[in-house]
Amino acid sequence: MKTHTARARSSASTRAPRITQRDIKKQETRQRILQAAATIARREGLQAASIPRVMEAAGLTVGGFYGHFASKAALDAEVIRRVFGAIPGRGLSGLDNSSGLAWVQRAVGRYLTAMHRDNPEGCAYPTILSAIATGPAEVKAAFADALNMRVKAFETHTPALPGVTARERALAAMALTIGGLLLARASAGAAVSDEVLEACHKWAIPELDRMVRPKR
Amino acid sequence: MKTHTARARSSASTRAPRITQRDIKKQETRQRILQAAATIARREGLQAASIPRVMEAAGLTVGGFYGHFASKAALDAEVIRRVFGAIPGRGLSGLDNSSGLAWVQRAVGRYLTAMHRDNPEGCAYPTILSAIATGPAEVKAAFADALNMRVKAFETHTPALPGVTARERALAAMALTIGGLLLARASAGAAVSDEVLEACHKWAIPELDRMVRPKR
DNA sequence: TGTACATCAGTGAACGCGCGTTCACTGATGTAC
DNA sequence: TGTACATCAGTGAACGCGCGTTCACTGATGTAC
Repeated sequence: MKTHTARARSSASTRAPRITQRDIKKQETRQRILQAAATIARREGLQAASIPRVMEAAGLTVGGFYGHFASKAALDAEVIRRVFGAIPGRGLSGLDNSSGLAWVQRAVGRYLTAMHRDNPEGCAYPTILSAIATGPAEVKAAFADALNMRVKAFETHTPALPGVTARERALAAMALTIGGLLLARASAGAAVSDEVLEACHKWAIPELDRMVRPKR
Repeated sequence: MKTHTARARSSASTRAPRITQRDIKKQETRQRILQAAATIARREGLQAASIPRVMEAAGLTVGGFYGHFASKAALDAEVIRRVFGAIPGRGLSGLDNSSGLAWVQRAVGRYLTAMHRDNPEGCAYPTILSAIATGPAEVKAAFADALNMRVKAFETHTPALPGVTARERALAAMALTIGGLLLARASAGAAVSDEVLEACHKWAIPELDRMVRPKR
């Protein structure tokens, strides 16, 4: 798939096509486009990452886009894999040494803050999710893959509870934090916005009968 | 505000302007436009409710729009008030006679189903929330009002738990169900999609150590 | 009640804009001898 | 190594489309006498 542009030139017999300097440069350009698209999508949503804007941000002109991607939907699917997939994002990094409960507390605590609410670059889930949900199957499948990987990473740190497996808890915690942040962002400026963050934080950690959190 | 189009014509002294047959008809038309916009927004999102599409759905032509609304943003704000505000939606209706825990079980159970996931007309929160979160302050304020009313309605039916008030639980339950449905919709078609619904259902109701739900 | 004029809700064409996509091109890189 | 031709990554203008918004208009409704 990756090398289908460099067809069999067969200089000697039927060997694999050589990887040329041009191929390397093209891959780099492709990565630059993807990076630009991911940055814009993370900040402003998938549909804000239009082809003209993305190509300009990557230092290129529009026409070159279709040398790298078959369509806008193909770019979207790749962006989702890049934004949500692979290694857990900064929200989960640096927490890996904690034990179960403390890990969940820190992950949720970092996520559900007013600062995080007011800084859309923090986490892309709330921003992009609706676009995925109403998008084509190609994009949904890419998201399901990425979600699975993310849940597995979350799951290994999450303690189970009576009648609830670690995986179930991880899934619920993701839904709770994403839904909470989304509600808080959509109602930003009103008192209820802060209330949502606080309530979700509590509900995510039933092990604590009463929360004691630093203000702000 | 509502009558500023019918200016002081002062037929006799300085009495309030008469309400004419035209005024009534205009209000009806305005409601028709709002209704059409709400229906499209609920199904496909706020930005799918474009002025040409809305006006056509209302049986009118584009030009007439600005006789009723100052701008697209003004329409959006009103649509949000209509969709989210006022009386609790069908998701909460018909459940009012239940006692606390049973009510939550039924509300959550109805919400987090595969059928609901696959039918976007059911609840507009997941579809529209991102657009609100990235939209102008006018729209966010309208949403905060509507959210407050919805939470208050939810709250009166929701039982508290040790260390968690009914209001906190209501807020968390909304975040959990909305986030869960959104994740499920975005990953529809994959196994993880059904898992999310199941896990959120469990997590919303900690009173039950083990869930017993009918399949499908 | 009947007529003459004023209002204004809704029409329909037009605007400038950004979108996704196409395409003839150019010039640096790669290949053959 | 040096020259002549082939490839193809990226350019830049153009397309058709739907968007939000504007505006001159028309004809039914409302007002004045």
